Amino acid sequence: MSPAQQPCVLVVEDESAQREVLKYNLEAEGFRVALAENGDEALLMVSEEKPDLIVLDWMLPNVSGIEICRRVKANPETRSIPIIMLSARSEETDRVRGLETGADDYVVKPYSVVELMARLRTQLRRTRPATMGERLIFEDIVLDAAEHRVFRDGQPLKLGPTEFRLLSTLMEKPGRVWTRDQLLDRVWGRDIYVDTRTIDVHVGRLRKALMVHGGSDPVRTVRGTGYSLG
Amino acid sequence: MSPAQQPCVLVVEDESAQREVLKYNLEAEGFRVALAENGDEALLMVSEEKPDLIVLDWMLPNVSGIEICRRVKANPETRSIPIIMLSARSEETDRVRGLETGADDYVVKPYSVVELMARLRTQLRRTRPATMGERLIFEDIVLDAAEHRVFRDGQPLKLGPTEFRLLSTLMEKPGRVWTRDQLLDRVWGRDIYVDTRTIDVHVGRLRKALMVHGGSDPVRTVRGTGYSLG
DNA sequence: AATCGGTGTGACGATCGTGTGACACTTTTC
DNA sequence: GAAAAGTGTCACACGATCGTCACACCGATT
Repeated sequence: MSPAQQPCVLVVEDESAQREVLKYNLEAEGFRVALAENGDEALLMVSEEKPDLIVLDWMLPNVSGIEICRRVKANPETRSIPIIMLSARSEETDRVRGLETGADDYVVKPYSVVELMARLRTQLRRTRPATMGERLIFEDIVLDAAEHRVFRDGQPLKLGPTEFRLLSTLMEKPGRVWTRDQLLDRVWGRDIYVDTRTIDVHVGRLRKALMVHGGSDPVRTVRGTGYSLG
Repeated sequence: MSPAQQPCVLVVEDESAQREVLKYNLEAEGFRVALAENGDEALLMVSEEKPDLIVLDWMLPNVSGIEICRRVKANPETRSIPIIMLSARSEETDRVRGLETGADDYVVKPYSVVELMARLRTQLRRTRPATMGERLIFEDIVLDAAEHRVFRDGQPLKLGPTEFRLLSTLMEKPGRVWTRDQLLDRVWGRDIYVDTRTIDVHVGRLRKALMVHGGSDPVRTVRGTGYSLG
């Protein structure tokens, strides 16, 4: 979880408008964003995506924000993930309770986006001293997220949008095996229904694009499961 | 109306009510505002946001305002940023001490908003045209923000206001890909609703304007995402 | 009133990207 | 070995996206 190159922020918020605002701003700041709209989804995403930071709404249907916070902090594997609580309440008691359950910071709605980003960076800096690199590197492949560019051995490559997102996901955690379902989530989107075979085609296209100037195939097929880089 | 070249003011204040007041007034005056509520955040924001001016509260938890002032003025890279100190104390000794540490001006609380804004503008006028080089350069394109003019290969170009802001945004970070939403924010303004397709038209006009005297197209279309320079 | 520069919008054609099915091929299972 | 399951690759048709044009609108200027 630490060798990840691009910071991933999990936003847990039940109100869709709020979610979109956060997503937009976070992406504009160069973060990768995962969304969850209730407690169950949140816990699932935490174990699946291993985000670098969680922005957590206090009020949630079913499992409350506090409960999620407690569980994340109770699990040794996720304990170190910083949590920023969002709350409409400004009562001091709530703030204390929020921090008591293990939240690392506490922001009151309506919040200033600038302020939230600053606190977010502060938390990330605590756990991720490495530069928030928009640049992913695997062997001789360099992917610049901000510039939407990919080089191999110094030579620029031409990728379509989907191929770019696919490579971007694979490079995020080199060596990690991604199932087809996970790739569908990441590259295509949660609610899009597409045949999983489509992935194979795009992996093929990505491979071809990566090897136009020669070089070996960096994509590994894991039979029965999915794909990984290296 | 949030133009690209808006001056950015960093407000360092630990009391949230005061922060909001300043933020509100500064934004109403057309400034971009960054907030920090303690010394550490402040120093972080200074290096990250490179504000054009700092409004600094005297009393801060942990690192005091004076200390921040001293550090900003000690760093050659940030030395030229004007600092306006806010303080509840009116003692002459404090004023002297404040100015001694390098603050450019000193305002006593409770202050008049009008007065503060006036002093702020004075400071900005003093440093802006000189220091902050409002001259953006990309390859053979030169954009002079102060003169509101654009040259390519030494020849002056005729751009409309929107095209100018668009180019100005693109030149701010050459190579970076701007999504249409981001461009709408920077060039048109957060609350204005215009069709995203409108951007395409203006990009087209900008391209034509940039190529009237020949030369290649410096604007890169990133399909599915947006545009970038180079 | 008339003109003019600047702007937003709809329409249209052209291009690019994408999903799917079919088929060959490889690997596993029986 | 044969069957089954998983994967690589190809061509094609559909849809999304983009560049461009013409036109209407609006405010400023004369």
